[in-house]
Amino acid sequence: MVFQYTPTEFLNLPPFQGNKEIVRNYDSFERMVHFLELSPFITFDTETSGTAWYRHASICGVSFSGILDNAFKCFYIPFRHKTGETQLSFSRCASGLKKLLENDRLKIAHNFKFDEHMFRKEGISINGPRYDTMIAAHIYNENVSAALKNRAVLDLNIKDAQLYEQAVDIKLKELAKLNNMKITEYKYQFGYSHLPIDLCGIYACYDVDFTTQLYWFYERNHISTDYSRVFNTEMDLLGVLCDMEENGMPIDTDYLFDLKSKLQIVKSQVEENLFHNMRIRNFNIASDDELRNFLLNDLSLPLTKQTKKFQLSVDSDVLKTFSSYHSALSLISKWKEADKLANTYTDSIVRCMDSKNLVHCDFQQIGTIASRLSCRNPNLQNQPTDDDDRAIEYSGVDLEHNGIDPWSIRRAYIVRDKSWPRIYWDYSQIELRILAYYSQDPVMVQAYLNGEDIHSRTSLEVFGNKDKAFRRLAKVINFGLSYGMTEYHFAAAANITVEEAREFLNKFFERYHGVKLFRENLWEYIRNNGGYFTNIFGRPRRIPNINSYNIKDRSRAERQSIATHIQGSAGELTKESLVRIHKAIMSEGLQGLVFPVCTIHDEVQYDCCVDVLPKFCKIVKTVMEDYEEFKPIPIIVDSEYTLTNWSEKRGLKLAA
DNA sequence: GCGACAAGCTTG
DNA sequence: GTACGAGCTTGTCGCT
Repeated sequence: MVFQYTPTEFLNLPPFQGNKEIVRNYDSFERMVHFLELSPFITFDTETSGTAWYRHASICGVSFSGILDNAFKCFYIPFRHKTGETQLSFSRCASGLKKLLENDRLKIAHNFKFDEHMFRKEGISINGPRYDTMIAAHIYNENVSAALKNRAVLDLNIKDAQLYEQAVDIKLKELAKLNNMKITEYKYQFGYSHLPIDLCGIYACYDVDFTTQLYWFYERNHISTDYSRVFNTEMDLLGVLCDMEENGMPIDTDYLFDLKSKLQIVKSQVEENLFHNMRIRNFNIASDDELRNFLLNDLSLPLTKQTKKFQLSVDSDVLKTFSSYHSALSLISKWKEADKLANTYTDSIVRCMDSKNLVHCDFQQIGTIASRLSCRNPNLQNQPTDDDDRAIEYSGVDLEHNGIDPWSIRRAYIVRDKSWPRIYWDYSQIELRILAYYSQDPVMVQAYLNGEDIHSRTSLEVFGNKDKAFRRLAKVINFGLSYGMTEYHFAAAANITVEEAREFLNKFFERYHGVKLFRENLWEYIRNNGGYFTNIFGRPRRIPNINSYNIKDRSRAERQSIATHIQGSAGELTKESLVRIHKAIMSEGLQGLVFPVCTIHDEVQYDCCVDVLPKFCKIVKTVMEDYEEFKPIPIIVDSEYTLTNWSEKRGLKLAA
């Protein structure tokens, strides 16, 4: 490894203020511990050798800040910089670090969950109330990035807050180049561990400085009190997600590798068919440019659908539309389907694993503007569902009758142990129930009180008929309600004219007048309230475009407000339930017998020791359904389980 | 060779 | 004028 470091790099940066110190020996470390021990809060940040805490990445240094006698100080302790510089031993400092982090005082961090993972890896737990300034930033304004330096500029008005980060970035690019690595690869492998201590130390000190100042700023703006319900849920959820990510999801790697080669063979066969048997000119099917060229020039298809940038679209919808024109089109569809699965859902999942075949996703509490969770590395929230048509073609029966999808991805998501079933609880039609609550529409409320099939009821109300075809249309409308549906989309989805669509929707809003009023009243309220509103949990959302003079922008803002209100409430419900379940696990003594493993918007997944299964199931169902605030609408969860894998989950019935 | 963007696909 | 919210992948294009 090659290193280069010239102190002159700092010449153009702001001076290293007197309240910041790089801790270079054990005496200084003890003085720091003594100072921070008496601070009413402790702000911390870890610098690491990468972000993959579940693999090689570990702490190379820690920064702290706190106050004593009105003095605000920041410290950086270097432990494992691979620069040859003298530094402190982590194990020798561990008891001092524990003294600071395991006490009951307030802990503050920006992106708390990451640092908590890093400390847990070192055997240090973090106690006391948590305050994550990144989450507070998102509550303060969900429409701009919550990155630390970005908020130091925007919210604290520190104009040069980005300078040290820029200096670090320049250094990292230099180091990557010296080591002949791409910057992304370098950052993954080494993180900040090769940064000279002076540079990393001043950078890290400013990070805890900004973080503490953001804490003061958001508290001056009453974030944790004005939004106490969502704020407290988020702070509790942070620890639950930490557990969930640490537990990880076991993967059947052999299955995925087999599936990948099976899909590659299918792709080769399709290519052979197209370019050899059918004598079609060879082209790259994955290139939309080349595919468009083929459809237009070789097959002379009259393409009309356009992309956002006014190109002719060649998506799966177009291929399906023209499939009767030429037999090549269905083959191309099949190739694209196999290609998608092979590239996105087989070995790319395996690449995210640790040494024990577990994937540890990153659940993002600030990943969405509507306050749902997002998930990445890998994203477990968009794993393909098994396909009925493929199941019938392969096994002769559909999925409901235990047919098998030969290209199933979910089959790879296996249980941890045969005596530890995985349980899935999902809220039944939660968004429509929430709409029924907000609108108090009498027809909808009554349908839920009666336990009716809501799509059939809509079908009957709008079309005067609840046969299969009409129920399907009703379902399109019902789902569309959560998105602020347009008549154009309904027309396209139902394959009817825009006039017919408008007529049906008018009929719908006539029958469900409460829903119509709810939408209009919500828009009017937001308009008169400067684009700001909150949902039943007190979650804020700002949509300034609701007052735009541009009809397109305003209509979009109206759709967004409906969607945020409904989806956001459902998301909040699931998050609050995750916290409630965690608290119940603690109070019922189920620690170690139950593990959270995943959550997908309106669903939670736990691994549960079979011995405590009935008890745990009863607890979960009770706490998930116990939301009095939605009265009279009943909140219902469905339970499923598997003893093998995700693909084979089945309805769960327990004796009363 | 890299970053940014567009398109397309997968979920709830 | 063909919905709401996400994440991931490939191809393309312009820049260094």
